[in-house]
Amino acid sequence: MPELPETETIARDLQARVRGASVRDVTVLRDDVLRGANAGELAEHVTGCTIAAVWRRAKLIVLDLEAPRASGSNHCGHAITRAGHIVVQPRFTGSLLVDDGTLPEGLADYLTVTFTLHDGRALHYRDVRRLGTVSWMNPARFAEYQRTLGPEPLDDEFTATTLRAALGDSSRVIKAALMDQHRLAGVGNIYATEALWAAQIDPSRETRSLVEPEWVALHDALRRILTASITARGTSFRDYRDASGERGDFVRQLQAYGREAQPCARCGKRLIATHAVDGRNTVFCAYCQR
DNA sequence: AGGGGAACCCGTACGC
DNA sequence: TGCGTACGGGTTCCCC
Repeated sequence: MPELPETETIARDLQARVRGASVRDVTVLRDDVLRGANAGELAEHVTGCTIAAVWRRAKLIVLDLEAPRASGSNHCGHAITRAGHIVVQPRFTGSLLVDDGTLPEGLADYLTVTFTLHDGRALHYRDVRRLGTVSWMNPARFAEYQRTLGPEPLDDEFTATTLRAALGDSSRVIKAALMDQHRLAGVGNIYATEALWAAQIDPSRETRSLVEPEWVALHDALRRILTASITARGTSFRDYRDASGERGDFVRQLQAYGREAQPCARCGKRLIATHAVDGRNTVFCAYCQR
């Protein structure tokens, strides 16, 4: 389940490996993952374009595409450049894989969209359950979409005050507010669970009940955990794979997520799993998270 | 406006 | 064993 650290890992890999490449061909095997363009329109938009950059926003992988040369001019004589973004949302089982002939076996099935590059390599979007999406957005649409997303927790300007401003007035439980992409970008079930454990905050607390030291602790926990997970190349709990098909290592540093019934590393009491907090699987220590 | 619930999709787990 | 069914999980969209 790619959240911020996993998506960041994929985006950095792709930036290193396919930036500057151009798209020779697009093959759509499963068109139900497409948004914003059908198969023909997608091919029309991206064929011949250069991948100018690959980066992350929230849990999205964004490919900036540019036409290398003006493909025409409008009535004022200005060059018309095709430009836009492929925005990939892997959700649970989606992965973006660079295929240069060394891709691990077993990742060749469940391919949905393949971008063949000018040098013969391929960029695949693979998705077993196909709940993930591949969107085409023109610059205006992408800007509009970005405005609906909350702040990035690893930005330099993201302080405890920013966090409180983003979430603080909500009447929902704190765990649900943390995972609301419109309020805060990039945090899902794994990192919300981990940050609340680290900050010793009960996931079922009403968001607006948090006091200043708790906002500071939660902010510090979020940044520390997200950063450490990026260093470990993310958490591979079930399906997540990076752009080379490899797993991430952060699963070994998880303190709460996936550790139900095991002892709390802080107080030794048994960690509890429940669906009662926000309808999602939540693991926490009922003894030392208050 | 903010929040709840259904829909999307299919491998996996479980019951008969 | 084989079949049928319930479930999960993030986001979007609809509705209250």
